[in-house]
Formats: sequence, structure tokens, C-alpha cells
Amino acid sequence: MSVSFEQMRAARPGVFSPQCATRLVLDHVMSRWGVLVLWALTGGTKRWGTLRRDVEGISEKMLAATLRQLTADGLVHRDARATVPPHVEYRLTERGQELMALMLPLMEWIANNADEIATPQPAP
Amino acid sequence: MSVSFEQMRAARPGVFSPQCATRLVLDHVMSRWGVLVLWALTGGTKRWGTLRRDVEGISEKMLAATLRQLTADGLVHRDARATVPPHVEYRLTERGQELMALMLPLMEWIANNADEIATPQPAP
DNA sequence: CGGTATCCGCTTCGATACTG
DNA sequence: CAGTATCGAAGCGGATACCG
Repeated sequence: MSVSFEQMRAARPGVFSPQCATRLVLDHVMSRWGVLVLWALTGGTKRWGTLRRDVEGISEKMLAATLRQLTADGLVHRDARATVPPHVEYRLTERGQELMALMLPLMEWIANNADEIATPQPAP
Repeated sequence: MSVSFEQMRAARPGVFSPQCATRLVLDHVMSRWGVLVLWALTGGTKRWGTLRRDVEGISEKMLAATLRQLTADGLVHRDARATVPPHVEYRLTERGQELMALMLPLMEWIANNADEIATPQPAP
């Protein structure tokens, strides 16, 4: 099963410690909206408005925060042209594409298995 | 790059809609603690106490909640023996192993690239 | 040992309104 | 068009105490 938890921990003690960078990146990349924004960008370069529509349910605030975070992480590139009206494009960096190449099969599996997993909401 | 966002959306309209099961599963599997617990279980069958130690920083409440969720999702199997003191084991189900087989390469990439990504905390 | 129950702060988030 | 500002509401998550 590739490199398991124990093997990873043996090779790199502390990868799991709460202060480790791995945790930070996990929180950004695997966050509620992070995945969805990254996923949307696998469709190629997109503008703010398109992302807002593609990532259904995201608020402007969260889209802004997520994009800022992912841009700071070097996973997304922001291209702003000083025109009126403004024209801003977002796309995956090379690093972002590396990441998504690994993430996409996972998303595909989830999309295919979601219905069988789908925990019915416990009645309140 | 495998199946992109647009291709997926074309093939299955609504996979992204907020009510879709895909979203639910994403929230469980890609949650802060979900990933880490699943990751820890790639090391094989483990007991509560071991998980508590392996997933550094998790509280008892969140470990319980996460395990209950993942068990309900059919990704983790709970094996309780009615002995004194109690002996409870957790392990990945077959479905869970399928998932983690796809997730591990991703985790490995993140662990390897975390330091370069690692956004320095913005000064307050 | 392996949990559940309760309380509660503190972040997160969404809605709305506003700006360059 | 592409955001920022502000403000409540919700819920995430930790600490503590207790149970089988």
C-alpha cells in the first residue's frame, strides 16, 4: 500500500507532530474549500466569477481567503491585469499541478463511491 | 492529468452541488482529523490508546467523533471484545484500504514538499 | 481501558453592505 | 469585475468529570 504510516514515521520522525509543516499544508490543501478550489482549477485558468460559480456554495469571503492561502503556498498563481473593469485570472502553478495529479484519482474514487458511503444524517 | 474538473462535471452534473454525497464524504475523509486517523490506521490494526498517541494533538472527544464517523462511513472497522479491561481494535475496512491506497501517494508528496510550501504565519 | 456527557470559549463562516 | 469590512450565528474543539 505504498508507504504506510509506520514506514513514513520511521523514515521521518516528527512528520506528524502538530507543529510540523506537514500539518499546516494538510490543513490548507485538505480544507473544506481548498480541495474544491484546487479541483475547479484543474479545469484550467479561471476568473474570480467563474470560480465563484463553479465552487457551488462558497461565499465571497471564503473564496478570497482560500485563494490567498493557496497563492501564498505557491499552489495557485494569481494574474491581475490593471484594466477597467479589472481582469484577474487564477491557475495552478507547476507545483499545484503536481499535487492535483495525485489528488485527482482520489477525487474520482470518492465521487464514484460517495453514494455507497454516504452516511444518512442522524435525526435530530 | 487524469479526469479534470470539467470532464468530471460533464460526466456527472451535480457532483459538486452542496447537497451531493461527494461533499459529505469529502468533509469526513478530508477533515482535519479524518485524514490523520485514516493515515495512522494504514499501519495496521490499532487500539484506542495507540491511536490517541499516534495522532498527536487529537483530543479524546475528536478521536471518538472521528472514529464513529469513519466507522459509520464503512471505512473503519471497530472490533470490541467484552473483556475486563475492555479491548477494542480499529482497522481499515477493504473500502478504507482502497481509499488509502490512493491517499498515501498524496500524503507522501505533501510530506516531501511541506517545508517548501510552508507559508510563514503572517505577523499580527 | 475505552469511552460518553457537559460546559464553554473561540474561531470559522455566511450574509450583507460597501469600494476601487 | 473583483474584491474588502463588519457583524452576528453556528459549531468546532478542548477541559473536565464521570461511567461500564
